[in-house]
Amino acid sequence: MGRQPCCDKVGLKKGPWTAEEDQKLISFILNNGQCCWRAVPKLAGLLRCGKSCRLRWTNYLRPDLKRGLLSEYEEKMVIDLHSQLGNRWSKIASHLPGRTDNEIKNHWNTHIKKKLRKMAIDPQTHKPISPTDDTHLPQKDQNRRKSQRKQPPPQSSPPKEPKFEVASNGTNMMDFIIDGFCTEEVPLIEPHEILVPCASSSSAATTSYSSSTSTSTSSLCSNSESAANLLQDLANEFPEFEWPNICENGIVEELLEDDFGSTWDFVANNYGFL
DNA sequence: AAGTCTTCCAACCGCATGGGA
DNA sequence: GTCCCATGCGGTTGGAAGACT
Repeated sequence: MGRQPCCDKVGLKKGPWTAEEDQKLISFILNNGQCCWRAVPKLAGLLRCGKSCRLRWTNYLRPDLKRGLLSEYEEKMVIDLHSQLGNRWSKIASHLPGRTDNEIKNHWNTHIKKKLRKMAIDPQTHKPISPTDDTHLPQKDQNRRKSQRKQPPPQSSPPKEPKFEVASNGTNMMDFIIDGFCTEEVPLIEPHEILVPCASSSSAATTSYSSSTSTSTSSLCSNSESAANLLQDLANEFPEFEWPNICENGIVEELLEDDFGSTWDFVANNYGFL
């Protein structure tokens, strides 16, 4: 007797969420709180499985999420925590408020791994890679099946020189990593630079506003003051919801200096709440 | 300009875990 | 102790978008 599927998949929608679906989910959770994910899609009028709803909420819609690339400090934290915890992304994420395990995992796989390899550090062991070992070479998405690879990568590509001298005494590599950490490849953004798309500039069809942080700023807008007002209104409207930081002490001004402002801009602009 | 390749990340899948019956 | 269910977690994939030829 096999395990039952988490939900009846017949007739359920998959793939990217639309703005309309997001709005339904947000409205439902703000009104009812998070409980019994299996029941959420039915009650919220969504043709999704509960798991998908939970993921969408925790990874993207949650109001306390930060947006934008990880800061230099956050990257260092991730590396440090990874050296202690390994691929336990949720544990790592729990040390970085506003970041999700999925986000950290993706960032690790796409950015940090590459940086460490470039520095001749094994991303799994956090130890220096032997000069004869070429597994640290940049691998063009080696795990991808994407097929279109018409030719296999050349076997004899010359090994790249390590960017830094690597200590071989086996002592704590974190000092080295942090000291020699290269950040020039990934533009870092300050909290005040984290912006969200205007409703007018985001496609209403299928949501790709998630990629806003990597797009040109000309299509973005920032309106922290309205976000603060919105947050206050939302807190008044939905007092039963656990609002992050701000509303508990009533210091709305903090929001203006805070990354949450962008989240509320996003909610306000895309969903037209209130 | 068009086709191909590469990168990135949201979302999915399946197993693990925990709690209640 | 066992089974079932809901949720959590980590690995993998699809496909859009940008880079390259």
